[in-house]
Amino acid sequence: MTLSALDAAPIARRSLHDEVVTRVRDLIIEGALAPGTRIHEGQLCDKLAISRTPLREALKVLASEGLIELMPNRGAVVRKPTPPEVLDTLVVIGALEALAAEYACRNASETEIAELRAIHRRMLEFYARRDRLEYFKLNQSIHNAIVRLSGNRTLVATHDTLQARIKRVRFMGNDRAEQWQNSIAEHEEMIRALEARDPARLGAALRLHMENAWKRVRDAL
Amino acid sequence: MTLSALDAAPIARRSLHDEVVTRVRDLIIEGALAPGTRIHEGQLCDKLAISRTPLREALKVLASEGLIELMPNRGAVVRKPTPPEVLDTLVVIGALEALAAEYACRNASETEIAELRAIHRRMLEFYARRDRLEYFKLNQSIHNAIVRLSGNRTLVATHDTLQARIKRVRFMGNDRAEQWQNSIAEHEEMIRALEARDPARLGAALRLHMENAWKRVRDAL
DNA sequence: CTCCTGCATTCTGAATGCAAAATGCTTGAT
DNA sequence: ATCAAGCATTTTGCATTCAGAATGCAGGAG
Repeated sequence: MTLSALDAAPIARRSLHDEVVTRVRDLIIEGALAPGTRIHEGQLCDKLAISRTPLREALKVLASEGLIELMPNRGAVVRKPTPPEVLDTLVVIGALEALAAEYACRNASETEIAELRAIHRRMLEFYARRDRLEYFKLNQSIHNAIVRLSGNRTLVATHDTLQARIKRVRFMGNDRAEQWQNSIAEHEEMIRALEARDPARLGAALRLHMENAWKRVRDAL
Repeated sequence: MTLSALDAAPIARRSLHDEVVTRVRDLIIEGALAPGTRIHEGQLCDKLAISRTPLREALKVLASEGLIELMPNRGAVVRKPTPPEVLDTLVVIGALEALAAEYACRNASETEIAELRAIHRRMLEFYARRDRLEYFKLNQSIHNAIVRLSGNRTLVATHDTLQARIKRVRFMGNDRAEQWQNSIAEHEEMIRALEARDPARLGAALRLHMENAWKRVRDAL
């Protein structure tokens, strides 16, 4: 057996700071580190069992992602998006998803669209059970899936970054029952538009969904 | 004299890593650090007269901006965007500028629009003198100005990041005379559309401009 | 009693040190 | 002569250390 024959995947070696970035990012998105929380380097280092160097590297990255704010000589604070900032971000996300919609309608395979419909159905189940967290996750994953169907990696990355910034706020805002129901109706329309491969209709649905997302979130701020 | 009376501006204290980020970013965008260049930490530290810690922090940030690539245990390399990546980025930038156009047409004051027209005129002067670098800078600043007129800070930041990634490539691509001329015609149309406050027309002009930017750049890759 | 000043403590920013990984060179075997 | 293995050097990754800034507290003046 030749060596070139076996296709051994390269051993994934994640550097510490990279691991820390994702870990802390998740802590922020999940809300374990709430907005406004002061991040003590020493404490976090102890919890993660690492030295300050990789943590500080990670904090710089998270700051450039807009998740935390660095105050010179005074440490880092988990960023709490202001209402206009949330609106601005939603507007951009809406435009990005509308762009993705055009490409998705063109590029997506029937299988991929079917998978989206499947996610939607699973989401409805969680809605029936009033499982807000799982519902929310699937909700987000539908939007992500549409963006991924565009096949545009830059678009995906940009969308992910922006979404991360306001994920928490959106989750908090989605707590009233009728809002929840409206959101589902909008999703239904999105899927239909995609199944019809009608980019204008899908784009419109996505933009409307974003506008309504703002209305739903606004009050919670 | 009371203390509250004098309005002393707070002393701007930039941390070292922050300074380094902008410095190295500029080096990359200006081309002093060409794509593919291996970044030796030691050498760069000597040049900037700093220790490795702030430089390494800066490199992490630049990697998250997509300007360099970190290879675990093997250092950093200035990223050279692949052709599909450039196209993807241009597509997203086009969508963002089209979005900005809508808001700019609504929000921009007459003064601001006049300033844009002034930049355009200055750009034409550099064109007449065949000063490619200064022409290019003003060209970019028109796009930036339109995006800023949207009043959407998230949009501005996102646009800036994406633009930085392909600035160099775009500059390199804009070297043939007829391309140059076409680009100017498209800019003329953009300004007219803004003066007419016609978002659809401006958006279309921007998208067309991006499509053509791709055609102009494509051959240079 | 209140408020300001000065000092001790704590925390951040940056430099240095150390271990592990990668690179390059030399040497030796075929 | 060619190629590979082993060693020396370089470079990266992370921990530790040191210096400077901010915070909090105590003591003293008004």
